[in-house]
Amino acid sequence: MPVSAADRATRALEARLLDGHYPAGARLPAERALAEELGVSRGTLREAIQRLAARGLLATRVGSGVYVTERLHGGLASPWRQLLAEHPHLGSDMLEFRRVLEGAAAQFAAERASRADLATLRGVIDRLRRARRDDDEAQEVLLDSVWHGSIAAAAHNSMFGYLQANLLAMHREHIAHNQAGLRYGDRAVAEALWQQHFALWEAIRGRDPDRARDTMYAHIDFVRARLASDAARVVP
Amino acid sequence: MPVSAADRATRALEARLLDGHYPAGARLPAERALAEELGVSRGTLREAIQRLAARGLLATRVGSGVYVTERLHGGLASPWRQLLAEHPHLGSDMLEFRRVLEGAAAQFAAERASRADLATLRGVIDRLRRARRDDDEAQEVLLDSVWHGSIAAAAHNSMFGYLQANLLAMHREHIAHNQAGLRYGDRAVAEALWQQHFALWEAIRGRDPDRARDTMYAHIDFVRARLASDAARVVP
DNA sequence: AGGCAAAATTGGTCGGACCAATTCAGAGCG
DNA sequence: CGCTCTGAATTGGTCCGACCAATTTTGCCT
Repeated sequence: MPVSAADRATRALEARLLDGHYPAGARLPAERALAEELGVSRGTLREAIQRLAARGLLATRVGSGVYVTERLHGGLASPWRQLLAEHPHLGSDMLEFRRVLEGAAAQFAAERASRADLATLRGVIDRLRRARRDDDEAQEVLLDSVWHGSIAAAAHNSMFGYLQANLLAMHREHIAHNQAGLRYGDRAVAEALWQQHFALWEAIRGRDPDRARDTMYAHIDFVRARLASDAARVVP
Repeated sequence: MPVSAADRATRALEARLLDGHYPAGARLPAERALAEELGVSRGTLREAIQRLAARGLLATRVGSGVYVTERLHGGLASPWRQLLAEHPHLGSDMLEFRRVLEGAAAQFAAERASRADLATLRGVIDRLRRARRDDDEAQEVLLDSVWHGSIAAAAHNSMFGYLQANLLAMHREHIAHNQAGLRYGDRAVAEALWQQHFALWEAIRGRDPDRARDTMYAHIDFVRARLASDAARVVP
C-alpha cells in the first residue's frame, strides 16, 4: 500500500493532536515552516490541513494561523475548565486523578524513555536547576509544567500525553491562577519541589519504574498537602 | 463574510453530488478540466477534493481519476472514533490507559463504595449472571459496559466517571464493532469474562482495594491477550 | 483477433510567486 | 509613562508551471 506524502503529513499532524504536542486552542507553526519540518511541500501540507479542517479538528484564520479546535476535546477541556472554577471540590478529584495518571506516566517513562527523551528531560531539569539557583519563580512555574509534560511524552502512550497536555495542564493553570502558584515564593517549598523533580529525573534516568512511580506519588501528595494547608490558612 | 475559492469549489462539488450530477461510483472529470470548469486553480480544486475525501464522499485513484464513493457507511461522526479507526496503535495505548485508570477505579471503589453503590453493583452483576446463564451475548456485551461504568461511578471521583463514560465507553464500542466483540461467542471466553467480573464484585464487596485493583489488571490483561491473539489469527 | 509496447491521460508533488488579512513593533503624540 | 497610529513583517489563500509515477488508451505488429 503506497503511502502518499499527504497521508504522512496528515498522520503526523493527527499524532501531534493526539499526544498533546498541539493542545486545544494552540496555534500550529506557519505553513511554510511546518511544511519544511514535515518534509513536504507547502501545497501538500495544505491538503493535509484541509482534510483535518474538514473533520473539524483544525481551523484556519487568514493572516493569523492554523489553530487546534476544541472538537477533539469537546466536552472534555472546556466544560471542565468551567466546572473547575465553579466547583472547587473537583480540584481534589483532579489531584487524585493526576496521582494515578502521572504515577503511571513516570513508571512508563522510566521503562521506555528513548535516548532523545532522556536528552529532553535532561535539558528541562537543567533549566529547572538554573531557575531554582536564580530563584526565578515565574520560570520555575513554567518549567514545572514543561517537566511533567516531558515525562508524559516519554511514556510513549498517546493517551497520557494527550490528557497531560489538555486536562492536567488546565488543572495546573487553575492552581497557578487561584492559589498563587503553590506559594512558590516560599523558599522551603520551592526547594522541596526541586528536590522531588530531581528525584524523579534520577529514577527515570536510572530506569527504575517502581521508584519513579512512587516518587511521583510522593510529589503529588506533597502538592496536595500544600494546597490543603494553604486552603486551611484562609479559614483559620 | 468572505467566501474563499476553495469554499466555492467545495460547495459546487457538494451540490453536484447531492443533485445526482455525479452519481455514486461515477468518475469526476480530470482535475485539470474540472478546475477550469469551476474557475479555480488545480491546487485549490485539489484542496476541495481533499476535504470531501476526508468526509468519505470522494476517493482518488492515481492515474485513474476521482470517484464518488458508495457512501453507505454512516456515523463515524466522532473525531475520536475516526482517529481510533485510522491509528491502530492508539488501541493498545487506550488499553494500557484503561488498565491504569480502571485499576485505580476498582481500587477506589473497593474503598469508597456506598451502600447504594453496592446495591447498584449487585443489581448489575445479577443481571450479568442471568445473561451468562441464558447465553445472551448481546445482553452480555451491553452489561459489560454498564458494569465498568458502575465501578467507575462507585470510585467517587468525577474524573474517573467522566473518562469511563466518554473515552473508554467509545473504545469498548470500537472493539465491539471491529473485533466482533472479543469473540464473545466463544463459550470459554464468555465464561472467563464472567468469572473475572464476578471476582471484581467480590473484591469490591469485600472492601479489598488491592485485590480489586489486581483483579481489574488481570481482567484488562486477559482482554488484551484475547485481542492480540485475534489479531494474530488474521495473519497466520 | 490478439498481444504488446509506446503514447496520452491522470492524480501526486514540488517550487516559486503574488495577494489580502492579520499581527507586530516602533514612531509619534498627549 | 501610556496611548494611538502607521508601516513592515508575518501568514493563510490562490495561482502557475513543471515533473513524476501509476494508469489507461492507442496503435502497431504478429
